[in-house]
Parts: sequence; structure tokens; C-alpha cells
Amino acid sequence: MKARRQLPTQTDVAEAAGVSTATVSRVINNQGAITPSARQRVQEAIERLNYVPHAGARALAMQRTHTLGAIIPTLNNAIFAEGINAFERTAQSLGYTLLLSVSQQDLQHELALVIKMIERGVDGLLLVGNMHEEAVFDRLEQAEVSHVCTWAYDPAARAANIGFDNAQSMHAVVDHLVTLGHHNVGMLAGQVQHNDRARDRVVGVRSRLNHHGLSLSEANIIELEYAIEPSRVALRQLLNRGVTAVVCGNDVIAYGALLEAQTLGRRVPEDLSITGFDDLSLSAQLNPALTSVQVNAVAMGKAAARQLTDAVEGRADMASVQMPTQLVVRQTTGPCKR
Amino acid sequence: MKARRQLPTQTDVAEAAGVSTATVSRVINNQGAITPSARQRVQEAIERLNYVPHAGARALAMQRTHTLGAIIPTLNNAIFAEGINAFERTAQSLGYTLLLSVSQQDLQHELALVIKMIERGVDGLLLVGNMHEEAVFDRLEQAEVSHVCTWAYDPAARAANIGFDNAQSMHAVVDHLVTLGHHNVGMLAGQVQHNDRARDRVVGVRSRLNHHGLSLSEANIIELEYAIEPSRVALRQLLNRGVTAVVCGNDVIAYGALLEAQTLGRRVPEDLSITGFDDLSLSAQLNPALTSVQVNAVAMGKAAARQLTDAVEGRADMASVQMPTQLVVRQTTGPCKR
DNA sequence: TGACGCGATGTATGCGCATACATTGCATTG
DNA sequence: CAATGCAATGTATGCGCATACATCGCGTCA
Repeated sequence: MKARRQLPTQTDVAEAAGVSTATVSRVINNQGAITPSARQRVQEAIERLNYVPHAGARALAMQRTHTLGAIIPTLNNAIFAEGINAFERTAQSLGYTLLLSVSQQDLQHELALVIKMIERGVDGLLLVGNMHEEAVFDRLEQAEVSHVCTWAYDPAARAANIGFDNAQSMHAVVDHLVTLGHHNVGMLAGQVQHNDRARDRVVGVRSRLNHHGLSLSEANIIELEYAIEPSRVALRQLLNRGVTAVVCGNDVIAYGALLEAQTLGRRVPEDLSITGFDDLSLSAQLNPALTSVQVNAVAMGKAAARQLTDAVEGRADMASVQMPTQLVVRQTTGPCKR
Repeated sequence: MKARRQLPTQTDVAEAAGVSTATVSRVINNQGAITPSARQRVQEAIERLNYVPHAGARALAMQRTHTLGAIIPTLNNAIFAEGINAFERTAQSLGYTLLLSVSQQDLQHELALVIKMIERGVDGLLLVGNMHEEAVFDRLEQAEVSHVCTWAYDPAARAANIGFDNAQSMHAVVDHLVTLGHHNVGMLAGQVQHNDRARDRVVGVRSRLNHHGLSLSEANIIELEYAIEPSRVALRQLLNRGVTAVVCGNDVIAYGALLEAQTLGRRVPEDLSITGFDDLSLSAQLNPALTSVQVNAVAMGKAAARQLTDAVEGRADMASVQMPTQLVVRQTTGPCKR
């Protein structure tokens, strides 16, 4: 499939337009002064031949690819998909194309993907979270590729962050539940092992409970994957331990908890309070509507794309920005009746 | 950000290893015969210098990028996200990187994106549906870029298809409802304008109803965007028209219908039957669990990646494959009581 | 032992483009 | 009218790599 072989090249356009390749290059890149007539002849030739510049050759000559990379844990998570969707749209509108890879939560694999991204010469790279192999940063710095870690905010992070403080975001949740009188709360957490976001959310819940003189016993924390079925199972365990409120690490886990509670005939929120995290659009529609922490994935995606391109084009250096989160109280949380 | 400038090049590696660049290239590409000792020296040099080949230069020299493109309507749709996730994973495992763009259902924009993909020299391209500008195919053929249209199956399509027959997939749904005694059925369809999948699903419902001697009046079809809130509104309209069953163009619309029905105090399925399409993982968990049409997005993504790479590497030509869909009957459909 | 073949490696070239530098032509100025 | 300057364009080069072709060295066989 020697696709390129017969595709028209800049030289073909130059001949067809009766100019030199330099002139063709100039009209394409809008550089230098060009006679209107020459410009027009070139543009017509381009159109007529369906000429398309060769990005690889361009990258070689310019040392720029106009490509942005993103490596995310998975697309099977609506909130990441939403963020990437915004990232792509913004990048596209700024003249950049998206190179996307999924790491499947595997840090070693992520490192390999980062190297691939460097190979492809991405001008900037988006990563998720602050938990990465050190070599990731070493390589990116060596290659001078601008990069940003999203979905987290930590002033001490090695790279610039565009995201929110996962631990602190849980404070409002805990405060809310405590105010409602809950003192035996459980947590259905995402898997913490290679996931600083999930870990920090647990940390946030625990520390804030402590702040209120309460505690989160180890047995009241259950770690599970991003899926409904395991969440249902886990909820039953927590109920056996007599919790009156369940803080979930994300909305999908919360859906599982809510559905299982209903299946078991528990009233929500009268018998059990449940909170989510992410505030997916479905959450507001459920019955009862889910109390959740709203994070602005779209804003993060946009900001990341804008910052990266600003950095690439020399307009500004990468800088961390902390995004707000907001507890949205709906119908799955209520006063503790016990 | 002249990132590349100071990055080690093949020449640096050659020097460090005491060989020529040709030898370096050979060990990298595993070509020709290389003395074990030479190979090792090269590999050590690569490691030591953190050498990374320049994909652009490679593309120039080889007329291949080892990149696969995908242009999808949006990522804010779990089923596409799932399919793309599988596509990426498969492509990655075959040595290809994913270039992803979202068209936002805009065919003109899609054409522009296709041209960008050709610029980037993608070796293969995945598209969604069969509704595209003719120029899309003209360009892809001219550039000899292998491509495939997914999420649809039409033997008459201009490009190879890997997907299912959207119209025919609705037959089982209609048959099911008719068997249950429904004769006044409504449809909440996705937007049909620039979307052959949504359109075909409407066509399938209508033609199959006709087949049973029933009909789907214009007024019983409501077109709406992919979201819950508009679906709730639309459901009320259909209820006013006395429908006993509602066929939805996708699961998200079905969620809206189900939730609204519950809000209005209608019993599902006793008072109203509802069906979805896509069978998202949440659908089986709802209460009542949603009757839906299962499509295998993961299989489509995998198959597309495999076929494209097979074509690129000359192992096989692109060929259409029809994927099955399956009606999964759950609890939102029941006998018509009227 | 000399011719030959083959494995291992090096040399040189071109992929398509951007761009520094050279060149040309023309208007402007004294 | 000659000198000057600048706008418009062309020419030549290199970006980093793969690879065709040339070369070298060594074992093999007659």
C-alpha cells in the first residue's frame, strides 16, 4: 500500500501553477509576500490536484507536528470520554490533531505509550493523575515535550496540574453527611493501587471524618472496580456492618449501591444515604436523584488543550490551575434516623 | 519548542556504537543479518542515549506511518467510547497508534477531518455509518488509504462495512412487541438528519410494523437528541397519544422514557412497554431492567482494527462483515393490557 | 591455492517539505 | 539617469530515516 507514491507533491503543484516549490510552500503557510495572481494560481492547482501536504515531511522540516497526545486510563468511563471529547474539539479548533492512547491503568504500559508519543513527535501531552513512572517525566523533559497532568491538583506535583484536589473534594461530602447526623459511614472506593485519584478520595473521606471526631474503619472501606455489579455485592457487606451512609468513589459505583439498596427494599435516603462522585448527567435524573460531586471534565479538557498549545507556541509556560468541584445535594442523602 | 534539535539521532547512536547508521536502522527494524555483538552494542547505545526514532522521518522514508485514524460522531456516547477503546487497544497491540477525531455529526467537518487524516498519512481509517460526503471516498481512494465504515451494514455501501443492519435489528423488537399484543406503538428516535443509523432504525420499525399489518404514524415518531431530559418531554407527548409501547433509538433515550414513566406513576411494563438499543451495561441493572438490542461494539472495534492492519500489510483486502445483534428481553416489556 | 559465494557492514540517495540565501525586477530618490 | 531599496520569486540545503547498492572479509570448493 504505497499510498503516497502517486499522490501529488509540492513539486507537482509548483509545476502546475508555474511557480517554484518555495512559492507553493509560502502560500500554504501564509508566509512572505505573494502576488495575488501567483497565490491564486497555486490555490487553484492545489484544488485541482487534490494536493495534500505530507505531515511527516512537514514535521521533519519544521520540528513541529501540530499534534497533541493524550494518554488516559480508559474510555469506558463517561467522565474521561467527556473530557477527551472536549480536549479533542479544542485542539482541533486550534489546529491540532489528537493522538490518543489508553493505558488501562498500567503504569509500565503508560511509559511505553509515552515513548511512542515522543516518537510521533507530539507537541504536547495530556496525562491523567499524578501517579506515573519517574521515567515518564524524564523522557518528556529530555524531549522537551510540554505536558500536563489532569484530574488532580497537587502543588507538589512534578508536572503542571490542571484538575482538582481529590481529597479536599470529599470534605464537602463528609461535612454534609455529618451535618445530617451520620456517624457510621462506609465507603465504596475505586481501586486504589495504581490510581491516585481513587486513593486521594479515600484519604479525603477519612481525614475529614477524623476532623469531626469520627473515623472510617478499614472494614468500612471496600475497594472495587468501576462497575455496577461488584458495587451491589459490596453494598450488602456495608449494610451488614450497619452503616447509615455510603460514600462512593464515583457515580457508577453509586448507581450500583442505589440500585441494590432499592432491590433490598431499603429506602433511600430514609434508611440509607448515598453519595457519588463525577456527577454524570444521568445522576440528576435518577429517582431518587443522586447527591454527587460535580467535576467539570469539559473545562479540564479545554484548559489542557489551550495551555498545551500556548506552551508549544511560546505564548506562555505551563502552569498549574486548580479547578473547583461542587457538592450537588439531591435526594439520596437525608438525616440519619438512628 | 525545538524539541527535536537536541534529541539523539540515529547518527548519534551509530557513533556511540561504532557502527554505521544503516546497521542501527537494521537492528531497529530487525532486518538483515547482524552480528550479535553489533546488535548488542547498538541496543546498549540506544538505551544509554534514550534514543527514539523520529516517526516523521520514518514515514517519509517508508511511506508508512503505523497510524490508524478514527473519526466518530462524538465520544459522549458510551457505545462509541467502548468501540473506540477496543479499536485502540487492538491497534496498539498490532503496533499501530490511534489518531482520533470527532466530527460532531457534521459531514462537512468530517470531510475536513478526513483530509487531515490523509495529511497525517494514516495507514487506515475507521468511519461510523455510511452517510458521508462522496468526496470522503474520492479522497481516500485517491490516497489509497484503506478504510471501513462501522456501525452499519449495507451490501450496497461504497466502502467496506463492519457492522450490523440497523433496520433489520429493529425487526426483533417489533416482533416482540406485536407478539405481546401491542398495536399502538410510538418511537423516540435519535436525530435522523445526518445519521443513517438513527434513520434506519426508524425505517426498520416502520417497515416491520407494516409487515404485521400495523403502522407507525408520523405523529408517533419523535426525533430527539441523545439525552435524557428531552426524552422525558417527548415521552409525555407519546403517552398523550395513547401508545402502549415505546421503541427507543438508543438506551439513553430509553432511560429518559423509563424514568419519566415512573415519575408519572405509570407502571412499566404493565401500563407501558419500553425498549432500548445498544444495551449499555447499566440497562441490565435498572429496575425494571431494560429490554434492549445488544450490539457488540467491542467486537466491531476489534474487527475493524484487525481488518485495516491486514489490508495495510497486504494480508487481505477489506471486506464487509455483518455483525449480529440480539434482542435481550428483560422487564420493561410486557403484554398489552388494552 | 585461487576463484567464488555469501554474510556482514558501510556509503550514498531520496522521501516531501520549509527556509536561508541568492536573484531578479521594478519603483523611488537625488 | 544611476544608485538604492525592497518586494517577489527561485535555488539549494537539510530535517532523520530506510534502503539499494557497493564493499569487505572470510570460508569453501575444485
